[in-house]
Amino acid sequence: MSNQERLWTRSRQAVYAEITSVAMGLFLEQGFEQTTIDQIAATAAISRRSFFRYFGTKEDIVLGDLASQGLLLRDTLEAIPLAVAPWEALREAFRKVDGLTRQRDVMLKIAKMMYETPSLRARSIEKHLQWQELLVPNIRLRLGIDGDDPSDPAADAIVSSAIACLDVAGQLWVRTGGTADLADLYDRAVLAVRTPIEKT
Amino acid sequence: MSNQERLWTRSRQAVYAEITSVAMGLFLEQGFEQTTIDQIAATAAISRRSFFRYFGTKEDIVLGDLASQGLLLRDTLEAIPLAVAPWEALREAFRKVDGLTRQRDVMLKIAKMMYETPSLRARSIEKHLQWQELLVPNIRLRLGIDGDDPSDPAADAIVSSAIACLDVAGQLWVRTGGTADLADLYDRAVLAVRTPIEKT
DNA sequence: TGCCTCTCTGGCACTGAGTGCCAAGAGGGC
DNA sequence: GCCCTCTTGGCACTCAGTGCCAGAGAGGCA
Repeated sequence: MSNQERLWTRSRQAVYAEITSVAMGLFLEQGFEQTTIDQIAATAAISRRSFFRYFGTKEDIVLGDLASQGLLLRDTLEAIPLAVAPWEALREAFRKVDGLTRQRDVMLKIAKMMYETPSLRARSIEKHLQWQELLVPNIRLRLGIDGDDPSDPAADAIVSSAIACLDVAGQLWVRTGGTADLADLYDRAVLAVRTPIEKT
Repeated sequence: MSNQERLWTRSRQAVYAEITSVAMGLFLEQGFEQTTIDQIAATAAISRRSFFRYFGTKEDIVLGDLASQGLLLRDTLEAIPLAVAPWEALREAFRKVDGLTRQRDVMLKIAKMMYETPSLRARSIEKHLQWQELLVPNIRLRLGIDGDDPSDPAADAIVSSAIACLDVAGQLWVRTGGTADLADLYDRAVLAVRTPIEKT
């Protein structure tokens, strides 16, 4: 049974990869909104109906990585000793996951597309909210908050702000055409948020 | 001409209000996604086509306020002396705008719907991003950042984090069934984000 | 080899959102 | 009365997304 399953998932993943590859090509070539699902299906040589068996939405093609990145982020964060303070731990986790990214020029194009396409932007933020749910439990531990007190905003606030900083950094990174360093932008964003002295 | 315009806009605003009222009733009664535009149009006694002349999207009915609230927020913020530090100024602006809200029980239902409906959630975050654009210039002034240096993430980071805190507070406010105090939740969220001592 | 079953696939038809186009109507100015 | 303008409704269309069903292919079993 496990052997079968491996075969199934393997071919299934192959189709995933094929669709993603084909669709990304079309997106970068002619724009996200200008590309229809029929077009993707035709180019990938599958039926329109089958497309929807692999991706629920056109946006999911672009943002599929974000979901898995979230899981990776959580695992990375949970591997960091609890003695490390929340912001430090988050910073470290972000850096490690970001370090895995290859081909920054392609990434830049995709990021640019994401920031410029409203529906993609919205969905990407939704994914970031899912990150929040994944990361909050660990931050609660670091803060020493008792299990299920839902009225304490601390952990949510920290994670949410950290992701907001990441988003701001990403935005600026795109705006500068990939010139600036993403990690550096993130650090400066966090610094600005957390510095007590605000005005001379 | 100005008299005409007033009449036009007045009747136009009347239709806006009518559609909004009717639609909100349907949303709260049978759910957002379960309500179709045809239904809204029929109930409001206008044609489907005319509906789209007033609202670009079904979501815009619910989130129409957020756009105007953003403008109000900007004006409120700009009325606060520049000597006031960013976080303090934002806090004050949020409180003033929030104070105008009537009927917290209705607000709670709407907020609940917004957090539970994915498409609404996504759009509401988009609106919050627009707030960001509105508020950042003023925060830049408070930080003393020179006009058009786009590579400084400070102002964006602060505004983005503040809105994130507001969002977290709102989320918890809904989760507690409106029991907790929104302003208090916000303060605690900001405190958690900005406190240097993170772990005992 | 033939049969059974399970899954993947494609095709069809449908709903619902959103848009472009055009003709008809309401209201004000002359 | 007529003209101009803005609004309205209706029609037809594209595109996203879903439900349903029939057929193809692969593996298990006698």
